[in-house]
Amino acid sequence: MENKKMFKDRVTIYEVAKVAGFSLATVSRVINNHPNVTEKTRQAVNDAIKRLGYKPSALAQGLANSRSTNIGIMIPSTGYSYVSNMLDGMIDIAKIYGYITSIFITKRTKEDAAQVIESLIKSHVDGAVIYDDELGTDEIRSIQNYHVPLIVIGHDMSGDSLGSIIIEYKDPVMDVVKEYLRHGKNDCYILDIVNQGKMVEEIRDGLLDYAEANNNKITLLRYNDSYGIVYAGMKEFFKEHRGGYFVTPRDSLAAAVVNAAKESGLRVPEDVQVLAEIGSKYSYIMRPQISSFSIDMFKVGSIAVRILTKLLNDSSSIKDKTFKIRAKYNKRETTI
Amino acid sequence: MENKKMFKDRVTIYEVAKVAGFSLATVSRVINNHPNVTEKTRQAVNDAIKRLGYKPSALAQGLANSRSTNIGIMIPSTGYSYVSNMLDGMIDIAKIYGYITSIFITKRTKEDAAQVIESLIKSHVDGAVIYDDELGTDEIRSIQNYHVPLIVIGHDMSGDSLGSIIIEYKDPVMDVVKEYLRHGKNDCYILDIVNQGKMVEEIRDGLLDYAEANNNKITLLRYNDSYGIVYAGMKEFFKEHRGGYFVTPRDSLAAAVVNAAKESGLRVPEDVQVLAEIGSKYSYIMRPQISSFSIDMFKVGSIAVRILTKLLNDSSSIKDKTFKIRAKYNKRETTI
DNA sequence: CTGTTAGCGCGTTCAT
DNA sequence: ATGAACGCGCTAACAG
Repeated sequence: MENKKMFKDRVTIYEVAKVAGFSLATVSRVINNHPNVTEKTRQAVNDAIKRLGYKPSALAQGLANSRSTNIGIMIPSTGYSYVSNMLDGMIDIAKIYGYITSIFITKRTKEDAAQVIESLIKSHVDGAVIYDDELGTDEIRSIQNYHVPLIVIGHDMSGDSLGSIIIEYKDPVMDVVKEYLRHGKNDCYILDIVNQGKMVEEIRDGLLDYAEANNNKITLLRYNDSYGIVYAGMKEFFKEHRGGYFVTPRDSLAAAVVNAAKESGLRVPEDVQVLAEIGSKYSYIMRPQISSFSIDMFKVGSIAVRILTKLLNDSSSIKDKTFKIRAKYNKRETTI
Repeated sequence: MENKKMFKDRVTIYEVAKVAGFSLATVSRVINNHPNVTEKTRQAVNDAIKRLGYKPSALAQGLANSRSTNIGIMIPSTGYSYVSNMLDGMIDIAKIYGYITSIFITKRTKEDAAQVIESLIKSHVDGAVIYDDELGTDEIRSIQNYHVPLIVIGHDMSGDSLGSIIIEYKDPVMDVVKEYLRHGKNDCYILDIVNQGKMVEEIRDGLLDYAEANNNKITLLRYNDSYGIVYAGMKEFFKEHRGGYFVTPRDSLAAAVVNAAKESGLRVPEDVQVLAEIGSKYSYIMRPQISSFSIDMFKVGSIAVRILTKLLNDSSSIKDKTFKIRAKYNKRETTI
């Protein structure tokens, strides 16, 4: 009948004070390692704390000093390994600096973005890092209205308490493809996978523009984002077309092309060449190994959070709130 | 000089009340959709809220109702896709139920575990789900002392506000290996990778026991957890040994064995057979495709959170706080 | 239907 | 060195 208050039993600073025989102010002092506390009383208080199993409430602490020691992380919901690598890097560093990380997943719709931002603000994070291809700069600015220091990954933005990490992917990829195209080739195919985000789309558009300007022909192959679908589609494709130069967003999709090609009696890379924009473990585990680009996303994540913590503390002494990192090309066995 | 208070400008419920011309109690009512508010005043208040861009502070709300609408997620730091799949599942469902998710990463040491539990408690989460092979039941009980409802994944525990998800992996794997062993085979090798967690170790020990009891011989091959290391090691291994039945923890490691075997002039599965305990995308992308076991970890994650939210609300009307899920065997091309 | 008031748990002056 | 009192932003009785 009275099971409503049954859980109301968090040990508070008051009880510690009572047990220790001091006022809560003193307890607060020892918790926060303030000076002006006798070693003796410090002992007594620590004793009581241990005995009661007292843990200060981050909620109350946060309310009292307007700092939640919480940072928000906004990322899209995708099982891609590069995203989770980045996430790992962020959480790792955040932990080192004493921050809890709250994750905010964004679907790829505007309505959802608004809702996520809403809960980001409400959650009272001290700062946030955003990796979301789909988010517009206006949305990001809107977060800034609430004075939440931000690190944006992938957008080239800057501002008062706004840092950014720029990932140079487009140029390296385009360079390699252009090199192929330059000999007047017309058998270049881009796997135009739905919902891969702005970065991949920009590469596609850049390549298309280049081809038009240089009288090359590039064909788009539209598929949903699934190994199985691409694999089946390419098997079909290779019944008609017996070669080509294929550019795919990620290497697992490149693997689909490679497998389909080989099982259609084609040789890789002699007949069909395959280039993956975003490489991961698949690239070197597959046979033949896949030529691809890569970036240490764990590092990107950790740098993002490191800059953010600087913004949160000595926001003045920051040399550079912007960091650039360039994709590295790993030529392997699927291209000549 | 006065840049200390520069950020003290969060719009509060007081200002909304003032602007709207009502008391803060009324504002609170419309925020929480309480009845007993004239449609007219509700409009006025909502107006003010919109105009000021007011977002209630989850911190203050949490403090006031002793509910943070935050759930903690404890997972080990590994880039394994099955962990991040599970994480995705958890975050997804949490979001649907209106919970923010705070991630707590555990290294594989006891000291770290204590520290993580510490910050879990401090962070004032309403509940938590734990997936950590390394954590002992005593540690988990210690969390319960703070009345934090818990879902444990992988341990078979139960208690007042403690649910669990049991992953049946050991038996299915052992069944398959035993089937191989039964014909008196003595060329079975287990890749004994460091730090794979209790589950994998239990399978190893179970197999070892079985072999001893049945006069089979099983050889342990100890490697660090890296595709490259295992690949190199197996290349060396196959110079001496020209066959065998290999059991690996994960399929990317199985791929290492397969690659090494084939590049040593051995046939898979005729000469060397490979079985991966934990399968992922690699299993069907690789050629030959890898025989492995799998579990829908996204589902595991979502079920975990779903049960947790039930625990948090109508903790009485719960049919079952335990859920079992069994690994499925996918026989593919690396075993006969 | 709306306003007043007392906490939620803790940090922080300001006295002592 | 220590304590009293107020404030952080909001919710929940209790009045009116």
